[in-house]
Amino acid sequence: MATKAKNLVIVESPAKAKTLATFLGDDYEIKSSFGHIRDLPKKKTGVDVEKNFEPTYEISVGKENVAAELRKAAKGREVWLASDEDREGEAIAWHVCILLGLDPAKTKRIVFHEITKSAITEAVAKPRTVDMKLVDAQQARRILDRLVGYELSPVLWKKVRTGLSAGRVQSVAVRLIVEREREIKAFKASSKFEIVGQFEAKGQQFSAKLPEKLSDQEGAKAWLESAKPATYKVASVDEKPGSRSPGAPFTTSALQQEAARRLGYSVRQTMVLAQRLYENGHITYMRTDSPILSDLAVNAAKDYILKNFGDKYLEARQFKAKGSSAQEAHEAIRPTNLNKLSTGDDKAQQRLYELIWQRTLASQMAPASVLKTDLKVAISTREEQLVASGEVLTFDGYLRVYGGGKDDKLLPKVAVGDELQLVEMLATETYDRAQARYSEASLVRKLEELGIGRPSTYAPTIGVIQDRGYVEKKDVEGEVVKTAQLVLKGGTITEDQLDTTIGADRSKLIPTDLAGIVTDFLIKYFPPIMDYEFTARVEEELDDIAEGKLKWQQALKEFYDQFHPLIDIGEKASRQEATQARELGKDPKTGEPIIVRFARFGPVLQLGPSPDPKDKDAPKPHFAPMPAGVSQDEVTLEQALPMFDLPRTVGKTEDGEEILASIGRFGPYVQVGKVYVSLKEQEPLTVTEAEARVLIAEKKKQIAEREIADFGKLKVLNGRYGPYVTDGKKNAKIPKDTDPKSLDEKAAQKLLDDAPDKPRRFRRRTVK
DNA sequence: CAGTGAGCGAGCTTCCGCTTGACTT
Repeated sequence: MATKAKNLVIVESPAKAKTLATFLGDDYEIKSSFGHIRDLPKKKTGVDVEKNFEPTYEISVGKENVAAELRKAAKGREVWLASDEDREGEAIAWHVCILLGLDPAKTKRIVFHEITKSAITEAVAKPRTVDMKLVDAQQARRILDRLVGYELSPVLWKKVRTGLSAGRVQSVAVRLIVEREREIKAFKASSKFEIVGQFEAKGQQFSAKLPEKLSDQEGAKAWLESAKPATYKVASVDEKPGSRSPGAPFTTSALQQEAARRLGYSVRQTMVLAQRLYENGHITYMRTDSPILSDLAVNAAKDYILKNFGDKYLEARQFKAKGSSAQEAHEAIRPTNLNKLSTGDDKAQQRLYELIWQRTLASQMAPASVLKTDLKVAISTREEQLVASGEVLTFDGYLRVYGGGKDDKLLPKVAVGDELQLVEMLATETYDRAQARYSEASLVRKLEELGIGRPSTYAPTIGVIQDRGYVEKKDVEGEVVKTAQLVLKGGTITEDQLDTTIGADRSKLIPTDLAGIVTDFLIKYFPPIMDYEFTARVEEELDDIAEGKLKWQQALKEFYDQFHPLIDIGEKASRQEATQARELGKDPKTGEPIIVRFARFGPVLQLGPSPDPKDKDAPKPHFAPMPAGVSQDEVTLEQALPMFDLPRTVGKTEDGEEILASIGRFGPYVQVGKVYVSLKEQEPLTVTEAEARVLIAEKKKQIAEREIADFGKLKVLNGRYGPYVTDGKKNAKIPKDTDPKSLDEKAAQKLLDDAPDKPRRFRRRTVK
């Protein structure tokens, strides 16, 4: 064992500690703080607003061991604080000082942006001390977020539903999604007719279209009629060169977008894979807002490009960070060794690594050159001209490594005045598209653009807004519409009907009714928090604090004096208003009002007024489920009335048992005794006895096949993941080497006892 | 991702930003 090192260097990440150890000698021991080690308490606000916003910090939950280790390692050592050079990193350095009982004004603080021998020796040669102004900016940020989150959320618990949350970042993220969905709903898809001519020249076919679409079918037909006797000539041919440049090296959000687009990874998946690559030393740090490459990396890219592609392909350049909120404590995400073309523990990691490799190398390569051709076609019977455009890649440049370029679109080599043969002329009805819904990755891009959130929080934020029930990631079916197509061919016009799907969407973020209700409530009562510019203004103030132009307590006071009175006002709002209770009309039978409102489990229909809680004898209202696929703000009296007939008696089974149909938490179903079958094709109000009998019989057959053994309370069943034991509450998997049929009750019980108690879910749902 | 089908009465819930962890579905 070597003698105890004289110095202790503390960094944020254990992977960084490992790399650093290879550069610093035996005089230095390197330890990691694993990010923040102290924070405001979890159970209470921990900020004394009366006492100038004095915070109370505690060792973060789960960090007790880290804190103890750091204390032990620091004894009798010179401590060097080497956390990241940004607001959070500076605060970590300060918290470490406090934890270790060191004086922040005297303890050595060093920073480096890249882990190289020279960067490290340079840093060690001239240490500074903790910058308290930067620390104060972090404290202001932390306390503001705490006050907003912990004062706002309880208002939602009282007014809308328990367990909800609101915050500077998540509430704006939800707002973006809610507003986009409303724009899409309000969008009226209108159709127009697009004219496209298919021509032939020099043995090659190409298409040319009319720049202006026609507004209706009559117009389209008249247009084609007028083109019947026409001849076609080349009116002009324009060739001009163009170029396309490579994108910047990856920041976190750019990596998330490209991995989603090219590899189909979720934002979370991308981060997990990148983390592994980072821990194994294959890539630089994956949470960064900077597209800047170190000199080392630029030189490595230059060498690689020269050696493998030649100097025609080289164009070294540096990119600038987008947005003013970038802190640039790290460099761009890049391979640590560009000569390694592929690496990673599995296929998924390899594909992500290769994407990063390609993007990094491409960023230092020459633009691609293209030759664009614009060809105009004159029509003898009309004034307008049809337009065709071609594009041919003349030099691949960076596209050689970072593909995704368009395919060449070739036009025949024709000259002005050349005759063109019409193959056919199409007039096709097309629909305008509404704005695109947000995907995980495009939401991250929007948040980054607004300066809201940080690289380390993008993925978790997307998780939180789903966990809270504000947003669901799903496919949208779209609707099939009939579109018309007119075809002029061989001098005659024919009419076709095509089936076209419009409004379909895959794997997009869709807001729930809850999201709309919470967003409307927050916008009405807490407009500053929901303002897209809010974070930008906060950032400016934090910069002022960091530069010593503003005291952090002063900044917080100004914010809080404006914010806190809003809480008092919001508290006075009625639940009726907050949950957007709405009277749809009166029940024709009883004359009682029918109300839709947002209850504990979502939107619900109510017949009769809510009773006064003090009046114990008041009649209770009737409740009914919402019709499937209808949202709270759309539902009508006509849709609501039949729902009160649920559960409906459909008929009887062959054995005389009653069949019921209704809508539950998981959608429409039919039921006989304890057997439930979800309805997919039919509706609970119209499903027939015969249909229900078939469904029930199928389900019963499935249940019978599912049952391997029945010990009364314990059952051995065949599930989708193989055989398992259940007591109705808890399930236990049966090991592969055990024949499920051979289990007796005792063995089954043992399996169940041995199984872990709570099936730990990665992501918890708020719905209990 | 196994089955599930209620309707504001306990307890508790919540923020954003740093960092990884442990094994279960």
